[in-house]
Amino acid sequence: MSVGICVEPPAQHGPVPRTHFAVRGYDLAATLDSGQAFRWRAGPDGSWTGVVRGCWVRLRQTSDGIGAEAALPLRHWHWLADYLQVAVDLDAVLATFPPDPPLRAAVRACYGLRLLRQEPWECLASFILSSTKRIGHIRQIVERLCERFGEPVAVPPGERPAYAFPTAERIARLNARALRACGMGFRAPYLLETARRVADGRFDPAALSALGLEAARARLCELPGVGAKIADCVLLFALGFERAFPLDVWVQRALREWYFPRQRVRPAALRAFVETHFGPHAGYAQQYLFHFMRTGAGRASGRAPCPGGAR
DNA sequence: GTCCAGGAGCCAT
DNA sequence: ATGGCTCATGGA
Repeated sequence: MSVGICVEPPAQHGPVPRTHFAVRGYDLAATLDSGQAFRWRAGPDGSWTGVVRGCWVRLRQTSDGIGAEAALPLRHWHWLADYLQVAVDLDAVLATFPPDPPLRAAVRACYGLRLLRQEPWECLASFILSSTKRIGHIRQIVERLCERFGEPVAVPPGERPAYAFPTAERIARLNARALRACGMGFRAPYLLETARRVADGRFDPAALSALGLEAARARLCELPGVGAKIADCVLLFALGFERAFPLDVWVQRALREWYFPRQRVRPAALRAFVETHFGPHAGYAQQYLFHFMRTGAGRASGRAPCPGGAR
């Protein structure tokens, strides 16, 4: 199966199992807990534990960046720097946003939120499991899937066991009943068939990065259980298509309340709007609107007609 | 009990 | 093209 853009697994037996990335404007908690990835667990000390490319990782926000530790000494960390996108100049991205009040309010409230660069297969499989599920439930399903079918990975002494995300080959050998037992319901046959296509080479998610946005989206939509929204999540969160704009219920709610209050806007009109309004990093703007709506202005069905003031 | 969730597929207009 | 219905599951 394909492994993604940063191709090598982390080489082991290097000097030390920890490192530090110097980076400004990085809100680690917002980034790891904003519904793009589903495997990060918050510790009581504010650290975050997860598995990236089959490697146990603990991350910590520091005064001048992000600290990382692994279970084993590693020779290099660029796979993690790539995943976290620490080299991205966030301010340069934000400078391309249109200066409208709702987006400004979202950026002010969520500054430091980043897009991750995830592994294509894990991202694709996870978002097939995401449809009409809350983020907490998605985490739960993914965790069960990894515990049951993922390879155990090395963890530091005393840590709870951790597992790699199961490969497409592993899932392709299962049946829908075993998958359903993870709690994924009607999504089981979707994941199974997609895993089969990836495992036998009919579909290579990582290869889509060589295509244009429209062609890559069309290819993803050929997969069972993948429509425009899930396709855009994979394009944005794993393949680096920063114009991809997942239009889920939260973002649609944000757009209707903040950009088209008291109007009847059809989904096609929303689609047309986001494709022209938000610019070359529209997907980044989408993530700010999504996180802002979920955590701030729009929560508890709070009426937030126009965050950021008059329009 | 009722509602809803980072939707998609299918069928009737 | 567009709107409605159904799919399975769990938490509020």
